[in-house]
Amino acid sequence: MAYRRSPLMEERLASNRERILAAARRLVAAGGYREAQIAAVAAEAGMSTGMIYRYFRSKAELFIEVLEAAVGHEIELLNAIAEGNGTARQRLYAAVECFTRRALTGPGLAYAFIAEPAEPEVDTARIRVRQRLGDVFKTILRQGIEAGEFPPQDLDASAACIVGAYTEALVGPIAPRAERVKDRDRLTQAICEFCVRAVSAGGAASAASTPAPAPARTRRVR
Amino acid sequence: MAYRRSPLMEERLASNRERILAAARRLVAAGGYREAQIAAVAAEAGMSTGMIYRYFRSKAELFIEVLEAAVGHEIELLNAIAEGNGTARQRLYAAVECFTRRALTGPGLAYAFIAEPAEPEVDTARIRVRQRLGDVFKTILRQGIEAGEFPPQDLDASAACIVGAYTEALVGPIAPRAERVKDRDRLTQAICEFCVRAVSAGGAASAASTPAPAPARTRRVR
DNA sequence: GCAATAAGTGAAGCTCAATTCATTTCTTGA
DNA sequence: TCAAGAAATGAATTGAGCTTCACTTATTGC
Repeated sequence: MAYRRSPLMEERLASNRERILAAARRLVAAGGYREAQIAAVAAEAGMSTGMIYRYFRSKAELFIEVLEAAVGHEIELLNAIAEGNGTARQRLYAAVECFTRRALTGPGLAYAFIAEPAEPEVDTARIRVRQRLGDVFKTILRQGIEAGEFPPQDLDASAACIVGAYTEALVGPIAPRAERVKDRDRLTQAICEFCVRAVSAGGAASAASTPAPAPARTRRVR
Repeated sequence: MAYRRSPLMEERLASNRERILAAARRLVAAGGYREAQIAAVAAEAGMSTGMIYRYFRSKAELFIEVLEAAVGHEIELLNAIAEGNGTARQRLYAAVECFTRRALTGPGLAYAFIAEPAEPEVDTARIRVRQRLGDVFKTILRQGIEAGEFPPQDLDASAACIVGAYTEALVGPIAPRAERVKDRDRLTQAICEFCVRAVSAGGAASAASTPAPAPARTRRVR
């Protein structure tokens, strides 16, 4: 026999893998999934297209890994907040703020990913990942309800609504306009307050606690 | 000369156009944008692929029209509610309920569209359309704030958050599970209550009205 | 330096769908 | 019934990327 991977080589291989992941992440951050073709990733990483396939079985597999790493990191941060101290309300505010602020600031962030179309496999991964984001909020909500800070509510629904709310506000029609720091702060604050109010007891106990008000229906909706 | 469109012919042409739109809508409702290739639309409409291009310049143009028609219809319904009577709170509840219920029930609905990936042009159209959905809620919110029912808040952000919240709750990980009518009702109610609470004054005036609590941060978030 | 084996290359191949267009079929008015 | 023109057809073309693979270059142990 005349070849066995030296530790040095081993290292180089690992670093290649990292370079590919980093290049892919950079491209997605810069131009979205659509811009991140294999050829482009290869160019960005300074290697050939064939090389990519030595490290990843397919494009989908590569991007699922990028997605999970990026969101995994966010989730760690959120979990640290969820498990920190303060009231549930404060932790919820802080968690939404953390995600929002990072999404508006950082370039390498998950949010482009969380909202952007891709092929079926990546899409599936995105749903999973959003669910994991929701789980963090479920934890906070559960504690808040137990502590009597929040009224009883459907945890799954509320968590999904929170994730949906800030995602839409971030990637939707508003965000692009919010370029100045001042605007970003205002937007962040608005989103956080929305989310905190959304899970807290309403002021006047009217429609919010009425099961089926169905009041304003001027004509029958077919 | 030996050919001029008879009224009958004119009618047939128009009906062809409708058939194409209807077929496209059905396919999207059934299997999402991805399943709705031109060949499939043609088959569903009972005509050849070439025919489609006699009526629509491109696939994108066809689907933008489908999207705008579908959402346009929803917006009409929402507007009727927004302009109806009842408190702002009641109308908001009713509007969210209307959209949610229809999305969970109807097969021909916009929501598959509101969340699904497509080519860039359709994507752009989707953002516009979401904005128009948000506008309906902005109207209700503005009136509610003027009437003192809701606390002052960023209209754009709140509207976007509402749209995001129910969309996520509908297309996200929850919806597929909510198949029984009972579940659907419960989900609808949870979403509506979330949205109403979200724009209403919070019970205890703590974090929700504190500008920057930043309390639960256990360690510096890099 | 050399044989053995692995890493790396990138042009060619393949797949999938949108789009086109030469051909066929239908409509119209005389 | 016929000629002129429009509508309809669907097989062939095109284009965009992902993926492969025959080949080149590098590394390792002797």
